[in-house]
Amino acid sequence: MTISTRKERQKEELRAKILQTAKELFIEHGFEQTSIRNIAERIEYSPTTIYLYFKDKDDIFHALHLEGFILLNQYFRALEHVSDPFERLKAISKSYINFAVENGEFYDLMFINRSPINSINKEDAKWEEGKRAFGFLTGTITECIEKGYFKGMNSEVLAFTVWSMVHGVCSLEIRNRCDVISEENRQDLSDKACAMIIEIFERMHPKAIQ
Amino acid sequence: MTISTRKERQKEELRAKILQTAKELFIEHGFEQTSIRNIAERIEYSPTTIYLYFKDKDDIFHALHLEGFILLNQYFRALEHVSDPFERLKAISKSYINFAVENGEFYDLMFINRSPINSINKEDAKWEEGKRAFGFLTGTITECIEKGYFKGMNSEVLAFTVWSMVHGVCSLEIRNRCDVISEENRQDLSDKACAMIIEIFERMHPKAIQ
DNA sequence: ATATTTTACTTAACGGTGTAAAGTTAATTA
DNA sequence: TAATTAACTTTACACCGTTAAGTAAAATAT
Repeated sequence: MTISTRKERQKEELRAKILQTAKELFIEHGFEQTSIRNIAERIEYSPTTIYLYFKDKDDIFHALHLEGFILLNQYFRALEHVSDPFERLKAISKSYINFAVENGEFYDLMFINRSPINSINKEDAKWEEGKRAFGFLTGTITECIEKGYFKGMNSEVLAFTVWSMVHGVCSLEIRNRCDVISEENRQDLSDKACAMIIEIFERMHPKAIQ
Repeated sequence: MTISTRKERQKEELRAKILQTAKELFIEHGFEQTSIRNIAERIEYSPTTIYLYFKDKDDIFHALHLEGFILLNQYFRALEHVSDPFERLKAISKSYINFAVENGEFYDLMFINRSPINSINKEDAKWEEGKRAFGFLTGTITECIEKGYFKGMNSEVLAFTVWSMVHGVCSLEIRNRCDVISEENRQDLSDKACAMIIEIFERMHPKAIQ
């Protein structure tokens, strides 16, 4: 019994080590430079050993993808105590962009890169953490609507649109499409866009304008 | 004279053929499946011949990237006659999303894929068409502000934010991140989000609300 | 008219990728 | 003690982008 549990533990440890190494390479050098062979070399196993622990490369990045969503939900959990839904909505927007700025490679993997999505379609993988994050936004917007904000709007479509707004900012930054912006505004562009998005929220309910 | 001009013409023709073939493969099978070797096979030349016409793979996709921007500007040119800037802004948003839906692979190349950007940084390539497209948006927003819309906002930052909004919608769709949305709303999600964005514009200036 | 150079292209090769099949060695079970 | 299983490696396949060296024909120079 103790031997077989030790073996199981060791298997689990190697799996974790592969994932940890993939994560390191990935954060240091990005997705493209993280190859099965690179990972294998760093953990001092042959490349094919990795296939005993993960179905394929997409499977590895799907696991990291999940880690990313768990991390994002940690960012969000800190906002659960914000009782006013409109304030929470603004806080979510800021926090989302912060997450992207602070975890660029993760963000790319979660919302831009195609690799982890291949894996989801393959093996109907649990997408729970992703739904939780989006649910937090949708729920907040539903509460906003109940309080009289965004009158008559569909909460899910609005949630998607709000997500699109912040995702747009993050992905244009991460994928380097901001060269058209003047040098002056390119400095801290994400922050400026974030402030602009919040300003848009505020202007949408007329009574809030002083 | 006639011989050398013919030769020049033939060189130009082969360059165009490479580009045309790359475009076909790229639209049919996407970026990943479009390799130098695939292109070469289809035009019945050796792979290395392509390097006599293009610096590298990024260079080919940078050329297609430019084609994409020319096409986008054609979409936009049709809106130049819309005299009211606020109407034009709404039309630009619709048109931008239409462009993305109708030219998915091009859109991906222009605003998501990293390949063409590598090439821009390498050889400070002319980015004129990209600037023209963004300039059209910025100009329209500047006119809006002059007419009393979006009072007190910075036109360039607002232009970037509007771009982020529509880009967010398009890129989440193209990169398949919309599974979290309920089946009901996932149908024509881009259209719904586009309508929502326009609704947001309208709610931003209080007097327009009936 | 012959020799040289240039042009346009190809062959071969390097170093990299993901991944599958077959082989090996040691531990476990029969 | 023999058969089986587990864990891992070696080898190999089919790709990829790209470079260096080679070739044959055309253009130019002598």
